[in-house]
Amino acid sequence: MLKLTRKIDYALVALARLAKPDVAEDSPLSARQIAEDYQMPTPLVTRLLKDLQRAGLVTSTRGAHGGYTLAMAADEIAMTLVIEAIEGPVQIAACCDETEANPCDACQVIPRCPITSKIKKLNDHVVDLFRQVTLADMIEPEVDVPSEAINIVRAGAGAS
Amino acid sequence: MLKLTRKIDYALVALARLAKPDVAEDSPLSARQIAEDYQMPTPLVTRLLKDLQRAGLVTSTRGAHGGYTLAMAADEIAMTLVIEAIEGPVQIAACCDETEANPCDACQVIPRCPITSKIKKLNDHVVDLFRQVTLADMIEPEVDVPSEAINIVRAGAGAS
DNA sequence: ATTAATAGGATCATTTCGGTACTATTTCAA
DNA sequence: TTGAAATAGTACCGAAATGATCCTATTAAT
Repeated sequence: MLKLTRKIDYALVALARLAKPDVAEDSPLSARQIAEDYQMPTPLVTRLLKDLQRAGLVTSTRGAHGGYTLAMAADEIAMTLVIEAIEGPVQIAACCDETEANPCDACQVIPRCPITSKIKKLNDHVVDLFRQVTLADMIEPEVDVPSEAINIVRAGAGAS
Repeated sequence: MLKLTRKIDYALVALARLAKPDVAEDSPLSARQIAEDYQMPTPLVTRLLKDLQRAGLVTSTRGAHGGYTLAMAADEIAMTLVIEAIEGPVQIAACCDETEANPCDACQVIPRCPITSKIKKLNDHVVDLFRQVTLADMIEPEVDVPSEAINIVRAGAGAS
C-alpha cells in the first residue's frame, strides 16, 4: 500500500526529539525517556535507535547518564537514510532491486513484465523526493509556509 | 515499507495489456486471457479487474466473447486512480486520513505527535507525483528518453 | 559494588496480503 | 432451448511481514 510503517513513524518522532535543544553531546537522552515522552513502546524505540546507531545517524553512550544524540545536523538526515537504516533500500517494487544483475529477471512474479523499466524510473522519483526531505523539515516550527526544500519539490511536481 | 503491493503490479500489467491496439470497444479481452499472457493468477486478476470496473477505469462485457476494455484514454488513467481503485486513498501514514476532522487526533498511536502536519505535507507530494504518472507512461515504447511527464517531475524533484 | 543505561538476540502475536474456491448471473451460439 | 463462456460476488485459507515483548550481557558513572 505505499505506506510508511509505524516503525518509521516512531523513528522520525524519536529523531525529532533528539533534535530538540535540550539534547547535546554532553547530555544525551535515554531511549526510555524518548519512549515515555510520546507514549511509544520502550523496547521498540530501543531497537529502532540501535538500528539508527548502526547506520550512523545517532551516537550512543552506554552506562549511567548515557543515551543517544544526533550524529549529524538535522538537515543532513534525509528520510531515505532513516528508511534505509530501519527497513533497507527504498524500493516500491521488487523489480527496483539494484543488486540484481538483470532487473527484468528480478521480476520473477510476472514473466515478460512489460512495465519493469517504467516502475524503476518511478522508483527513482520517489527516492529523489524522500532524499529532499530531511529531519530539519520535520522539526521546523508550525507555520503555513512550507520549507525551502518542500517548496522546490512541490513546484516541480505540480508543474505540467 | 513504502512499497507497491503485488496487486497494484498485477493491475498495472493488466491495464497495460488492455491498452494494446488489439483490444477495442467491440473486441474486449477476457480476464483469463490477460492472466495467461503474463502468467498471473486468474482469480486474482478477475478480482482486480472487477475493482477497476467499479472505479470506472475499465468497462466490462458479460457473456460469451465478453471481457474488459479501457474506459478512458491511457493518459487519463493516473496511478493514483489505480491505487485508489484497489486499495483506497494514497496515504503514507494514518495521520494523512482526510476524512478525520482533526488530523492530529487521527494519530492515535503517538500522542502529541510533533510531525503529523509535516507528514501530511509529504503525503501531498507523493500524491502529486503519482497523479503525474499515467498508464500512458507505463506503456510507451522502450526508449532512453523518459516521457514528458516524467521529465517534468524529475526536473522538479532533482533541483536544489 | 550498585545502578542505569545500551547491545544483542530470541521469540511471540497479530494483522495484512496473496491466493483459492465456490456459486450466481449474463450473453452468445449451436 | 440448451450449453458454454464469461463476469459478479462472496467467503475463506495460508503465509509472510509487522508490531511488540522478554531476557541476558556489557558498559559506565556514582
